[in-house]
Amino acid sequence: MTGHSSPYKPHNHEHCIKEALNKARFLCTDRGVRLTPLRERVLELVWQSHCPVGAYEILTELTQGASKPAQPPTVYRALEFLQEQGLVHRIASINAYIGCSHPGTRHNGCFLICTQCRTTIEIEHSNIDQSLTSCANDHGFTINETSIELAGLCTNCRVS
Amino acid sequence: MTGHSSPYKPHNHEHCIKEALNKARFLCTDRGVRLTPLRERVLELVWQSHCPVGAYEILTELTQGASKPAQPPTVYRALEFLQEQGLVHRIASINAYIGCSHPGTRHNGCFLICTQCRTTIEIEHSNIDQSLTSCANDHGFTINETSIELAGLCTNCRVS
DNA sequence: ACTATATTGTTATAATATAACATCACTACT
DNA sequence: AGTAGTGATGTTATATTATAACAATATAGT
Repeated sequence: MTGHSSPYKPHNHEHCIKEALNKARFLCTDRGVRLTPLRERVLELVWQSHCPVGAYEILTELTQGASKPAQPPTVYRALEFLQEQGLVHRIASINAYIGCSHPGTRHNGCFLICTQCRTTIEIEHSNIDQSLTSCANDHGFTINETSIELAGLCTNCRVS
Repeated sequence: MTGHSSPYKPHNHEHCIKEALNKARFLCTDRGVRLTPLRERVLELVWQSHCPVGAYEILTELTQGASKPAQPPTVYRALEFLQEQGLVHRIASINAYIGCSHPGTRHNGCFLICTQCRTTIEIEHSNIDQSLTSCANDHGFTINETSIELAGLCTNCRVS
């Protein structure tokens, strides 16, 4: 029941969050790593929307309702874990983090970032990957990690 | 006389620098923008090698031999100008800057960043661009800027 | 020469991220 | 159950990257 509705259309976002958390729990159990309450909470906060969020935004939200303010390492460590598990991606061009929309396989993603509404989607890119690998090979280069971030206007924000 | 020898092979790097500066002077004159001594100096420092350099490295080098230490805005403003003119690219994934290897046309580049020796080359990517544009179009997305950064091992550093 | 604009200098601070060590919690072993 | 070892989190401090805001200077066009 993976109802992948488009982030660009109105949808029951609670469902996105729940699905992301469920997948995360399953994957972590499967891998024998610990999705602690803190890590799960951070993942939930990352999934609050389909827009990348900054580490310090997460920090602020984490602090809401807590007796003491959370500290940066708390968030960064959780994000590091989530990235290692392929549950969250970092968007380097805007120093922000976004939930992975198809976790389960380790990958780096290719992101379409709307500069107006900030909605960001992760797209499949087998042919992009092929082009990249082939170009890299032409230069004797072996790719380990990719950062592919495309900024522009999403289908809602571009004036037709 | 554009002798584009590979950054991976031994080469007369002074020539790279000179060529970059000459092209920059030409382009700026042509466009009626001012490549001031400061901006030229920063461009020269960026071109010290084929590795991306951090803004604060440039700052340090700029300070060498100066009576007073240069300040961050000095460097960032010069870099901003150089980026606007397509003479320098920012590598977001490592917060660093590199000279554009084929200035003259505005573009965003596609970078192969060696994680071992840090040598970074900018590759042509018409087919990558095509793949990206096509993928983006499938989602109704209009690309304005791209950030394509591939980390891995260059031909010299990969063990064969 | 005079004015408008662009550039650079200067001071301060914002925003992002990590180092280092202390404490706590869980796991596995006996 | 007790305990050592590891992993996770708390805490304090600081590093790194980048920009805001305003002052001073230089340049170009009239």
